[in-house]
Amino acid sequence: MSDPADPRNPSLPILDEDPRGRAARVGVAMLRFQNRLERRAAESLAAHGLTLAQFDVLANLAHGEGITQQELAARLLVTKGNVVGIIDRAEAAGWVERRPDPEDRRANRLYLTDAGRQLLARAFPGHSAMMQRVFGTLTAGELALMGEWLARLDRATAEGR
Amino acid sequence: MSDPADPRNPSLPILDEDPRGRAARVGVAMLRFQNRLERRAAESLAAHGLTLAQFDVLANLAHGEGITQQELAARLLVTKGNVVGIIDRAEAAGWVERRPDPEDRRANRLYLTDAGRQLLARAFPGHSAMMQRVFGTLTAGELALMGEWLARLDRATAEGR
DNA sequence: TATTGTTATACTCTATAACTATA
DNA sequence: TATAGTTATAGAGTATAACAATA
Repeated sequence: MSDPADPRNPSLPILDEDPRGRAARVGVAMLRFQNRLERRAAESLAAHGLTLAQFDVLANLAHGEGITQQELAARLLVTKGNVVGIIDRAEAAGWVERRPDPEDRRANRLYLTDAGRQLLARAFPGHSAMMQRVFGTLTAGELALMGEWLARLDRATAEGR
Repeated sequence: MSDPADPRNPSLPILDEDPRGRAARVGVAMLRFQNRLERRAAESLAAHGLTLAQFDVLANLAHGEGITQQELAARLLVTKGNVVGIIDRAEAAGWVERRPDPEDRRANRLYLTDAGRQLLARAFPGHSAMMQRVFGTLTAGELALMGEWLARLDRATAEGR
């Protein structure tokens, strides 16, 4: 498929086996896997009318109800402007509630509704089962190491911003 | 932040420490990291006017010029309908060319233009450097293992479709 | 009949920047 | 002055389904 003798396919060595590019190549594999994993997750959540972003909102609120929109923005890695739309949709669906902060009248505090909590409880098992099917292909020891490395990689992406 | 005694935060044990949920928890960490990585990659590519999807098109064509839109759809994991829009934009930008397949007049064969090849060559180093900053936090041995595991995980997401 | 690509439609998410009301 | 949230705008990507041309 990528015949180096093919004149239509001039050498792009940067994309091929570069001894210094080990790290980059694992990165490419990571992005490819992400694509698949994300689609699998989206599929499992769509059965409950949830997008991955909306699921993230519910999961974040389940762990820390009463956060502000800015705090949520920081967790979701999006701008405060984007959070308005995301919460607008979640609120319209009846999963989330904005409550004015009595101590700071600029701020909203975000809470799950009962419906939101119930939806999360319904959607989570399928999501978790899919994750277990995929990550269950790693042994317990491998999972432990993977967890450590992900924490390290996560720090590396957060740094130097 | 998530005080179990807080009545606003009724127990959602499915989201907490579940001894059987190791795999799922690593999966969640994976999605979080991938989210960050994707944003980092998008940032580095945006400096060249590229989205991650467009970069993916260029990289895929660099490895296999002359593929059809359906073949590209399969690689990008999107529908053929989506590929039309993606290639429309890439073609409008002058990076990619549709050439009718002389042997099957239904099909288009996709090729990089010189501009597309040059853009890829300009954008790749920054992308690769970012990847190396992030994945360089893993040792050579860890990278090798990570590569193996990602291949295994990738297969697990592709299976059972 | 099946396949390749296109069109049409609608929705979610994202980025940017100006705006308001409070602090 | 700075901060929390909103609004406005624009664009990319995605999903779905019906359609034309060709095989």
